[in-house]
Amino acid sequence: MPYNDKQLHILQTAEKLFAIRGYDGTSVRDIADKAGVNLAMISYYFGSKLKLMEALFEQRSLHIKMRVKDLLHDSRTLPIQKMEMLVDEYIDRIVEKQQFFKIMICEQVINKNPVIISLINELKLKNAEAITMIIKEGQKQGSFKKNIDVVLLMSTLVGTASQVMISLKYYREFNKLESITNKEFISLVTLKLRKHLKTIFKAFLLNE
Amino acid sequence: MPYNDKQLHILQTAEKLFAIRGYDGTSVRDIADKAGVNLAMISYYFGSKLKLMEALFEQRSLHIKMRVKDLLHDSRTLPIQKMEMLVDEYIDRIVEKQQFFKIMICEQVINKNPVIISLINELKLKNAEAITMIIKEGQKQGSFKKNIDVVLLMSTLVGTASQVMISLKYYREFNKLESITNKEFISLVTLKLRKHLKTIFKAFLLNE
Amino acid sequence: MPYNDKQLHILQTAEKLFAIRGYDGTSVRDIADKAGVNLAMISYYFGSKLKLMEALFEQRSLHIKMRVKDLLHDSRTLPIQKMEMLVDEYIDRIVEKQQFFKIMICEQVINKNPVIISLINELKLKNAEAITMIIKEGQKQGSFKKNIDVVLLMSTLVGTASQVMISLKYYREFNKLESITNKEFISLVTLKLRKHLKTIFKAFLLNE
Amino acid sequence: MPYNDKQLHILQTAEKLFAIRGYDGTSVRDIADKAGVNLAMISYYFGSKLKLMEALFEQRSLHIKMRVKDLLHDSRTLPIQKMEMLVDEYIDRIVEKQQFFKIMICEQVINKNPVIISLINELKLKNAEAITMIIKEGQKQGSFKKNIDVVLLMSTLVGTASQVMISLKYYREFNKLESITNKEFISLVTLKLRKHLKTIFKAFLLNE
DNA sequence: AATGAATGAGAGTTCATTCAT
DNA sequence: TATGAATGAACTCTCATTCAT
Repeated sequence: MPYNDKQLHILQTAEKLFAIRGYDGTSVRDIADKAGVNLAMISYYFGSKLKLMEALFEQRSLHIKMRVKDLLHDSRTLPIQKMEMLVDEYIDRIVEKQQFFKIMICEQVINKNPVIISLINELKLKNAEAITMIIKEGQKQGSFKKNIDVVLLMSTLVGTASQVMISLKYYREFNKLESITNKEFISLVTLKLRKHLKTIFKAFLLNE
Repeated sequence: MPYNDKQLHILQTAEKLFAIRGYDGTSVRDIADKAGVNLAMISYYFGSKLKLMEALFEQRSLHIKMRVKDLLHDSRTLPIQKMEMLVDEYIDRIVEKQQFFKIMICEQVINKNPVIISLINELKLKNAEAITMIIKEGQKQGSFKKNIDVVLLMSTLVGTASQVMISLKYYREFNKLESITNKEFISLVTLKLRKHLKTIFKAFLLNE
Repeated sequence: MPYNDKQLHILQTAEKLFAIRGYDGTSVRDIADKAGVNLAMISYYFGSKLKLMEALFEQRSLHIKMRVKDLLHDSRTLPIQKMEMLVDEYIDRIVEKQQFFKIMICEQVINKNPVIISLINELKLKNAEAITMIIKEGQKQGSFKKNIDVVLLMSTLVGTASQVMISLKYYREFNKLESITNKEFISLVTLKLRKHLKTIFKAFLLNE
Repeated sequence: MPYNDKQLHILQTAEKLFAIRGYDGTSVRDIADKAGVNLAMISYYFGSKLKLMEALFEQRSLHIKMRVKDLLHDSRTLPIQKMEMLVDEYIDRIVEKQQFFKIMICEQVINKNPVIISLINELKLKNAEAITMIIKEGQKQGSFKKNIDVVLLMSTLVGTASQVMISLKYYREFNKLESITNKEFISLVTLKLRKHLKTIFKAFLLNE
């Protein structure tokens, strides 16, 4: 679990390759070559290709949970403000961890590895719980609607962001933004996404 | 292009398998076995595994374009109603052609095959154009906001629906809907999605 | 089951190599190289290395059963004569199918593959049954002893012959028989073994 | 040669594994794991897997030679009695050192390692010499036959015992002896083997 | 037009061994 | 003296594709 530098480097390389070629489209040899390590090293460290993938998931899952603890006990912030903060933060994380999100999407589609699926579901559940608590707070205060479908709300958040992430190139071309740098483009998209989804959340959550 | 029955059967089988195992996770042998045809027949009919995939895309792309022609010249329907009709119809199509949408998602993530990517982009462009025309109509009439990001709007539509499609099992468990039949469940989800996305679209498009 | 010439050739080559290097000491590549066939051919024809081994066993098992049917209904031959004929014939077969017997010995020692072990046990059982029937006939006639341990008797036959087979070189050197040809040497050993084991059988079976 | 406790433990573990999985079927890692020692330690202590095997053979060979010295100068015991004592003792040793005998059998079959083969042959030669001396004594006294094939006699002894050892399970099932304990079963088999082979030896050695 | 047979290339994994410490 | 880390080589098996028929 506490991986050394070499192991972390392998994990990072694997993440990159899995994200752009898919799990089945990436060979252990590819990873070894790109990471500059011996082929046998990967089995030596992780046991197998599958275990490597699982290790990657366990490692990354930790970093993409919504952090909601501090928010909950903050009585000076309105529920809708809390929700907006959460949306902003989560979108940042999706943008930052694009590669891992891409892997997650494909793994959900293919739905082959139960270990990974359960890790994903656990993650979703945690996030849904976090959101639910804020929603309940908002409903108690009377500012939020009743009968909110949490999963649908989360799906809009994750789905929209994911869709944008996998269509970045198309988005750029469509809006004729080839002239700005990649970094600027990512910033722009992030801001747009944040605003877009916060608008949606507000429309979806608030009364009137 | 005018495929015979056997070819269509192979395409259909390939679609199924690509959707649940991914392109690289499906072997030509798998397809041949499941379709009950000779292994060599696939190369013989389609040239290669890659060409089979491309053939599948070309074939299916035709069926999932938004049909907007009739709507456009209908002056008795309000732009927002047209948009709602479009959303309903497209969601139905995503639900109906789940498998193909799953393949599309993975192919966009993996982004390996330029032929397929350009087919997808072409499709997106067509859909964006359709949407744009209705938006312009709405803006002209004054009921729609200005500065609407079409790609973001489409991403919300496709992304949310896709996300729900790949999380059906999770959605069902989360909402404790294991008792109803699968068909009923799909109907329920479709209705929910329709309502959800129409709400979002209205919030996003309409002034005030 | 009805193997073609190529398959039979592979089986024969595998038998040779398994006999002199052992199963684990022989690689599929070795077999392919020595048989002059493509490496993938072996998996193609037999499925796997293990299945190849099992196929070999099933094929060869057929050829090394004791043939006792005709003997049983022959009332003009004495039981002890029948037994002698059986011993002669079985020793011939052990000598002739040396390689396969060597594989059998190692497989019994290693005792890893249950399929093969059960094939061997089945073979032993068949042989024990054949022997038992003749023994019963001899006991009925009063010429054979009572309380004969069939397994011990068979173990002496098979064990002695096997031991000689795996020590042929030592046997030759010990008896300074390097001058005669290999064929002559084998004939000599066969005759010696026949006589030796028939003597033992007589001493073991006959009263007084 | 004077191995320390750890080395002896490794040798013992190796013997066990080589006996049940064969030399090629046992990995150095298997031995290290089962012995609870570091993997590199085996190469460090013994040089290589092959050298480990040879060390095992040299070590064990010492313990399985026939002990005949005291017998030879005992003039009060008849040659046939001496032979019977030898048979009893050797069978005990085969039963006791089953594992090593199994390894010996496979090594003879596979016949790959000349060092081991020569160790085995040396051992056989020593045993043959011991037997020969007693036979000569019996022939001198007139009680033994002339023209006795020592190797054939030894092959019957070793072969029969080995065959029984590698078929213990079959033997037990055939004779329906599953109810008694394993220890009792081994005792029973040992006694049977002793009696059986002494009978054979007498029939083979004595005049009339 | 259709297919059984065949194959080179590459997949993931394990191997015995070595080396720096 | 003893060992964790590392590795080149080899393993079995599957892959997409081709070719003779």
